[in-house]
Amino acid sequence: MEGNGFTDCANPQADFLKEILNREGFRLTSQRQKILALFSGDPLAHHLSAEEIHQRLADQGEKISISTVYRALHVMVNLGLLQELELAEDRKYYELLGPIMDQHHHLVCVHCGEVTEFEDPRITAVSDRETQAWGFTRLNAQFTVYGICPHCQGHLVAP
Amino acid sequence: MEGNGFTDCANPQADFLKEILNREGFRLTSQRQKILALFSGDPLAHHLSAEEIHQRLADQGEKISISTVYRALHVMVNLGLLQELELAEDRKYYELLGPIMDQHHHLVCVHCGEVTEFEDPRITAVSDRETQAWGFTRLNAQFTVYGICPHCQGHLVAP
DNA sequence: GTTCCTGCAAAAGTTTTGCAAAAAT
DNA sequence: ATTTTTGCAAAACTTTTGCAGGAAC
Repeated sequence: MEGNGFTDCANPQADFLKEILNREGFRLTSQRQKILALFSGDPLAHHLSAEEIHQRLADQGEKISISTVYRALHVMVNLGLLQELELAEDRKYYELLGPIMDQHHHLVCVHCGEVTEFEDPRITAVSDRETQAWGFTRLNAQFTVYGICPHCQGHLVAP
Repeated sequence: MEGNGFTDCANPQADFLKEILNREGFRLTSQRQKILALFSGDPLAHHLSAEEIHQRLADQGEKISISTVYRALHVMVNLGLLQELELAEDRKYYELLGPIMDQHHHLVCVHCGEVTEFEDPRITAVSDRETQAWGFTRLNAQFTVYGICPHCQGHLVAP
């Protein structure tokens, strides 16, 4: 395969990823970089499914097999770089998770699928309280509210 | 098929279910009764997947096809009798949802899968606030906290 | 009698896996 | 040089669907 110019050029994001991967015995590959770049590159790409990732990469000419996408997502979830979301549909979605990124939650329109993010310190307070009350070690929490967005309310007519 | 003795005997639970189903043009069948009875009968059966329902019914000699289980679950979710949960694994889980049952949330041990329920009025307060803030019609909300239960913490050893 | 429901088997959709070749350490 | 990773195709799994016979209204 011809050089992809990724692993050799000085790239702070790549160095960061490489360090995290190597620390746990994983390796930095161009595929893993490209997948992570999708999340950090496009502010509109907050929530992506495996298939969407595969499609977007294909659209920009990167031919990565779908199994590699799944395997990369698992690795990044285990490393704490991504979080797995169950937003509604059958498939799983992933989003960037970082020490930088505040914990946030989701408001989903069940009609058009639009996803809005929000934060509220009470959610963290409740998860802390419950995990402590039951003696759990807390890992993470997901809060998803389902409803119908203002735009879709206008389009729904009573039968 | 021989009589199953279900639809004919006076049965308050069946009458209740029949009324709810008929109101929307659905019919009371012995399969739907048996599935709902699983949830209300066994206090330990709070969270069941389609496959678990199918298996439990098979264990007690009731041969219901898996497609019927899925179709019945969809009907009951649409009628507001059951709620669909995304607890962690690949499959979906279902639990009784009633005007009686308070809104509650889940604390899941990612190691052994144990599910604990809890309530907190702050969760409802936050969902109300966010749906109103964004102009959404609120349908429902799911809050799931993941962690490691006290029992499993003792069994985990550092590698 | 009409309409809805069930069971079966087949299909669809997402996710996982075995294995040889390729890439990263 | 060693160990991990990729791509491919096939498999596994959950969930859905078409259709003919059966059950509920």
